[in-house]
Amino acid sequence: MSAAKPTHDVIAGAPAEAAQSKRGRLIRQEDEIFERIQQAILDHRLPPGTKLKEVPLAELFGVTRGLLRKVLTRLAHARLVEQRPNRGAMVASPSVSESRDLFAARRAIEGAIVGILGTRINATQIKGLRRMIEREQNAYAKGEMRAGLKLSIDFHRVLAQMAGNSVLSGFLEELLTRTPLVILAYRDTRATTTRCDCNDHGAIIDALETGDAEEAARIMQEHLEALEGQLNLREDGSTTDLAAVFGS
Amino acid sequence: MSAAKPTHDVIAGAPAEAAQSKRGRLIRQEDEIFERIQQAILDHRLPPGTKLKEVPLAELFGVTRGLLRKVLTRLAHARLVEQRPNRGAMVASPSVSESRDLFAARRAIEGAIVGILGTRINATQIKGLRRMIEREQNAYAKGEMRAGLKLSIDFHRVLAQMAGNSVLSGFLEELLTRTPLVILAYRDTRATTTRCDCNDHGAIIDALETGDAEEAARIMQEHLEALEGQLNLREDGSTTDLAAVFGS
DNA sequence: GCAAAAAATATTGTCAACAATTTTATCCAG
DNA sequence: CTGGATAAAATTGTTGACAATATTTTTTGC
Repeated sequence: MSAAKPTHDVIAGAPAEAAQSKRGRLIRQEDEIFERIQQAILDHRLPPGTKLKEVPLAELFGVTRGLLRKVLTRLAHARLVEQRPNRGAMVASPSVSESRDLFAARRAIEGAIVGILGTRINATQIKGLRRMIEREQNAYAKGEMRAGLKLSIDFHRVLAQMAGNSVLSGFLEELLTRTPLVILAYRDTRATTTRCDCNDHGAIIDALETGDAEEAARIMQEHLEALEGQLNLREDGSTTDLAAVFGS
Repeated sequence: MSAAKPTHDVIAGAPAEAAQSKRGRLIRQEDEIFERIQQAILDHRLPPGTKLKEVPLAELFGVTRGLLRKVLTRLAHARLVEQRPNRGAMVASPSVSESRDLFAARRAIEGAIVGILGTRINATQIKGLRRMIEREQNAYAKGEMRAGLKLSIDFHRVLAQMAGNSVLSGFLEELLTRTPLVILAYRDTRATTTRCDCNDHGAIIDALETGDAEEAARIMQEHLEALEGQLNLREDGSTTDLAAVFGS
């Protein structure tokens, strides 16, 4: 069974609670399923291309097919899932150009976020961010990759929230969730790890502390370029040269 | 009837074609309804707060309630519509802080777009943009406000497409559609018109033509600040001081 | 045995009836 | 009249049965 239905094992965690009141809690249930699938993607547990069948997933979460269907539609709108008519939903597989665009968009948005923060961040916030980086480094040092990854993403997310622009942080939230799909699809097989450089995070805070927003934005953009550089985004799948793949 | 069901008259245009093939065209039908409502918002025909009842709208478009419901959900995800449980959908009413964030996000994203364009725009594209500006000016000169407005939005949209970043242009698409809602909600009652300054558009192209991406981005940001400045975004509805409103 | 056709199965898409909730209208006491 | 309870209507939310399509398996002709 474990081998036959891998998707079931992958999207693990506590079972979705049955609705208590007859209505009203149900939208929370919908949100919970959405977030659990989203979290599975963030945790690199759901690779691109994974088929998401309605009946098995609905049974797994203990909801009707109609509700699950709604969740899939929402995930599709967030571009975490691709829905093709009559052929169901699968975890999105970003193309090379999409992936490049995604990183360029992150540079633009996170650059702006850091620029905003340069003028409004306070000592308490800086202290909190430093604590986060410390925990992140500890996690990686202890080999707890999943925890480190989560903290690393949280660093970017918290920066956005501190900037106080709900529109930009909403956009970034989407991009942060899509990033793992890009990494899984295009990670360089030779590289041991594909993740944020903690030192960059520290350097960004250093720049923010001195009030140098320009410098902080510059480091953030270089930081994202470094992450993108760890990937193999050279050629698109559609243009793969089969002759080259099989020698001669 | 016209007075009793204003929403029906507002979302006008050709009736939705009945599906020809049994399936497949149906998703196009869904898209068509989505776009018609979106267009109505872009044209300032659907003001914030307008109630969108499912049965009347479904009949208007000649589709089932279930299909229309799906469209409303999609519109809600694009933040053009607000859905509250058991209370239906209405055209979104952006708050003051949301509106400010929206403009700040536009400055960040369109600044980045123009920055990208500075390095890759060609003579043909510049020629096309100049033609657009000319038509825009003509429309406003002739008093054809709706046509001018459309061309003005198209200018920003086309710039984004020329930059060739699908993620950024997708985000901007959402922001462009939400902008009319902000304008309708917060336009200064004393102002005669609330719209883009065509001259700014021309100045942006001038800067792009000389290859000065920095300057073009600066003008774009000032351009958006000027548009935001035409609005009355001083206080939030939730903090409206009733005592001040009624004198003493 | 193999490829194409056909049947069987599995999966997604749609709809109409029903349930739950909110909104509006009615009624009645004070 | 007014305010509040009650009933009626309108509106949204859900579900399960069925239709349409895609996928897999079996059959058939060579």
